[in-house]
Amino acid sequence: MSQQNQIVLKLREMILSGLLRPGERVAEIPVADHLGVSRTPVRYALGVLAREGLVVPSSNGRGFVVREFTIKDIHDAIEVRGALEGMAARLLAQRGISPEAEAGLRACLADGQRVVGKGRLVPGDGVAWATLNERFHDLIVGGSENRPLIHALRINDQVPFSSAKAFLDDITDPVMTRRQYDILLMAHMQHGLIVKALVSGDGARAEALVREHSYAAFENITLFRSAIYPLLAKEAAG
Amino acid sequence: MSQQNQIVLKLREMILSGLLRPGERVAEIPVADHLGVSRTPVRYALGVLAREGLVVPSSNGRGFVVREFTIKDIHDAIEVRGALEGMAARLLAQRGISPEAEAGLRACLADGQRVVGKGRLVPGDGVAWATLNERFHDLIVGGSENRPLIHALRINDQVPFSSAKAFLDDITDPVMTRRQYDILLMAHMQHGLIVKALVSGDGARAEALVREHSYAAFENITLFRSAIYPLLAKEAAG
DNA sequence: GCAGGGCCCATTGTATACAATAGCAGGAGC
DNA sequence: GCTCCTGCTATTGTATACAATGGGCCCTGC
Repeated sequence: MSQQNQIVLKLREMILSGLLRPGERVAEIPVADHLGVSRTPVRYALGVLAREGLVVPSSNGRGFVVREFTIKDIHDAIEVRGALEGMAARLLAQRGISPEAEAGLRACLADGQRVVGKGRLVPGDGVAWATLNERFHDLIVGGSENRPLIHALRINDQVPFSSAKAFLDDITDPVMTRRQYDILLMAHMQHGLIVKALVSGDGARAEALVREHSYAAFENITLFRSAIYPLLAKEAAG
Repeated sequence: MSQQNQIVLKLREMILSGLLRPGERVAEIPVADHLGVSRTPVRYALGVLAREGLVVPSSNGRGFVVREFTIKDIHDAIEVRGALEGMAARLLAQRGISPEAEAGLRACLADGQRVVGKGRLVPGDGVAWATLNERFHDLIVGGSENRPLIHALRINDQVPFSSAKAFLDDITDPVMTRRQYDILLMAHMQHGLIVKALVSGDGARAEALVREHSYAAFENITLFRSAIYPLLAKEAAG
């Protein structure tokens, strides 16, 4: 991989991990020195991140600052995702789902059954779920065969914690594990209903189900608020 | 304005005007020579356009080619816009529209009445409509106060001819002028209904109306197909 | 004559020098 | 003492030199 793409990844991770605080200035020279490269790839990376919305132009027009996400941004982005994924599901159902896509979705259901079938969560289940969940959503979105829609969702997923593959690590507290299990079980059952609607060609129901399903992400955010809050803008983190 | 932004504008116009053909390779050095600048601002501009989706990485991984839009892309992007603007209208209606926003929308209605009230189109009406139409849509989208939604729409509008401010020049053929008048009258009446739904707080109706309203763009495309088709990918232009 | 390998060239990736610009601080004048 | 102007400095904008890379073409050997 080219160096400049590595810089993009590093910078993005520095922001998403909270190493660079929201509102903090990001100048080219300090970053370049810190990473041991010249300004050129750093400039490139900042351009990429600016387009993604992770950094925004500084008020004085000199350079960038780390974007201050609010909890409202996350909610809003999830709502946008619900609308777009719902639309994708409707398109897919209307056109008729292909046998391959149906098989892929059913494989996700089987994987999901393995996670929730035990009646409780064990270490590794969080990652397993995140993986199958991303596949599930990608199949629906890709199945829409609507490039602008796919593109819009990819952009929207740049808002931290709003995407279907958002942070969903394992947690240890027993009470929270139980709560997370409940959320995943609900999501799993929704997955099943969504597949049913898609296969039967019921576009309206598929759209409604997917839109509702996106709100499961809200629950995850509540669960992981302690990990998320340091990354938010001050006025929203209180 | 900085030079690199001017380069972005120039390159974007070269693509959207068809000067650079779909599928055509865009290398840094020829472009830099042609515009009389160094490769640096050209590299910047290409990065911007790539993230906008107007150019895509070349298959061999060297440089970019002009993106080949299809008529389906335009339709798809308009459908995405309908979904997102519809959502914006619903949010705005649910929260309750501010007096200022309502006044702005009514001003657009008044401008629209001036265009269609004559019972026919005269030179300049096309531009006048495009201006008020953009204002109308921006008021609704901005009124949603949903940043990710606004962002998604801005990205989506990069697809040529899909945005609310899309190409709508004056045409001379009498029959086509008549047809365009009909389309604008319908759109104008839809605008009126949308404002009514927004003011009365009927989110569901506002969403449905805006979504339906977006399809007016399809009609415009049909009207201007001769201007649009040279910009499309070969397989879709037949 | 065809296939394989190596060299050359076209093009992008990276570093760095220099230019331009805007903010800030310090001094001078009122 | 306050204000305005000027010069400095920090930072980004631009140009260019050089490195790296991958593909195409030619040459050679079979």
